[in-house]
Formats: sequence, C-alpha cells, structure tokens
Amino acid sequence: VMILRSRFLDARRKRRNFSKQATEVLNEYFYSHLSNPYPSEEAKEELAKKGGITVSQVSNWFGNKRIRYKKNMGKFQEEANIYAAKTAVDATNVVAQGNQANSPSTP
Amino acid sequence: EDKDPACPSEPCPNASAARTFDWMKVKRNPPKTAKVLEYGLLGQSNTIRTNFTTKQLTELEKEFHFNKYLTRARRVEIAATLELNETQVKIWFQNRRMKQKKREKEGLAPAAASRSAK
DNA sequence: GAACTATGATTGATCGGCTG
DNA sequence: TCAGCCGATCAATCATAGTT
Repeated sequence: VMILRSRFLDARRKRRNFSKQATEVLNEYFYSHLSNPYPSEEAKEELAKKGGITVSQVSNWFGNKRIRYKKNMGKFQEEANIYAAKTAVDATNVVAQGNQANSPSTP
Repeated sequence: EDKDPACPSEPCPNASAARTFDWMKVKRNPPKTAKVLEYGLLGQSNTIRTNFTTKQLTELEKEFHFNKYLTRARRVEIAATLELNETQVKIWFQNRRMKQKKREKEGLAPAAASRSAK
C-alpha cells in the first residue's frame, strides 16, 4: 500500500512550453470570452491552426486555464487586463441572437 | 484609458474586469468511490481519486485489447478479480475507448508541422 | 545548483444528452 | 423507465521547464 507511485513508464511526458504566438492566441480567446471560455470544436481547430498546436493541446490549455483561473482569480487580474484591452467583443451574456452582419468595434 | 472604477470591497456584480461568471462557480460532486470500508473511520469521505495499481491497469489493458466493450458478465468477473467496483471497470473502459479514439485521431494528421526552422 | 513556481499532459470520475 | 455510451469537462496530480 505504500507508494507504488509507479507513474514511471511515462517517458512520453516530455513537455515543451508553447510558443509565444500560441499562448497569445489562446489567451486572447480566453479573455475575450471570459463569460464563457468554452470554444466549440470549430473554434478549437481555428485556435490550433493559429497557434501551431493540436486541437487536443488547445483543449488541455483551456481545461487547465479555466481551473487555474477560478482557483485563483486574483493572480490573473493583471493578465486579464492586458488581454481585455486587446479584444473586447464579449458582453455580459454570451451572444448569439441572430445578428451576424456587422461587428461593432472591430477593425 | 480608464476602465472601470474597480470595486474596492464587496461582490460588486458589475465590474468589467474581474467578474465572477457561472462557469467559475461550477463544483463537481465528490467521487462516490468513497468507501467507508470495514473500519468506521468515516468522517471525511475519501473523496480521493482511486489510484489503480499497475497490476489492475495491466489486466484492464489486456482485456481491452480483447474486447473494446464489456458484457455485464465479463465486467462482474473483472471487477471481482481486480477488486474494483463494476462502475470503476465500466468507467475505465469508457475512458479507455475515448483515449483510443483520441490517439487514432492525432496519430493520423501530423501533416505539415514546421514552425520556424531553428 | 537547490528551492519554488508556471505549465502541459494524464486520468479517475462527473455532467448532460442521446439511445436502445 | 433506465442503464450504458459518448463527448466534454473537472480536478487532482505528475513531471518538466522556467524563475528566483
């Protein structure tokens, strides 16, 4: 019953941090959709493409981000402000409603 | 550029910056796997994620190769042999199938993957 | 270079929806 | 009506990369 932490055998765990570009794209999406940071499959594919990572990695990133963000919101305030200024689309409630012709403030 | 006056104290429900949305409040129910076993040492339920032993994992993996899906009978058998709940065995197979699918999906599209040549 | 922190991945288990 | 499955997610933990 002791340890047994034989988690060995997982040499596959050779982690590598994402590129600045990938992190940038992911954070932009996360903070611009802070009211509901759950990208659809299509959105994930889009993010994966932009960031040069796999869809699974995008999923892992959001999973980790959401958990860690809510665990310690204060720690992300600064980061939130930085990205909040970049892209602001999201409004209180998610969106949707049938309009889709123009986006108010977006270059 | 001034954002918002930031709210000093209180659960200011209207701060554009740090608002608490519903998804941040989501709480999962603790695992039912909490067994109070023989001893009456309950108190805090063992809301801990079961750690499968290497032996159990090996057997499960072996069975998985034989059958991706289990029959009720087989599940009961395996559960007894490995000293696990039927539910744990069932869930393990479910997760295993998903893992398999994920693997196949990924291992089949490495396509172009060259960022910047370092 | 040890000690601590940030972060990507893994995985047992939960949640909601669908189905036979 | 209900148990099993799927797909997504949670939550805790592992192991490594990056900081201090």
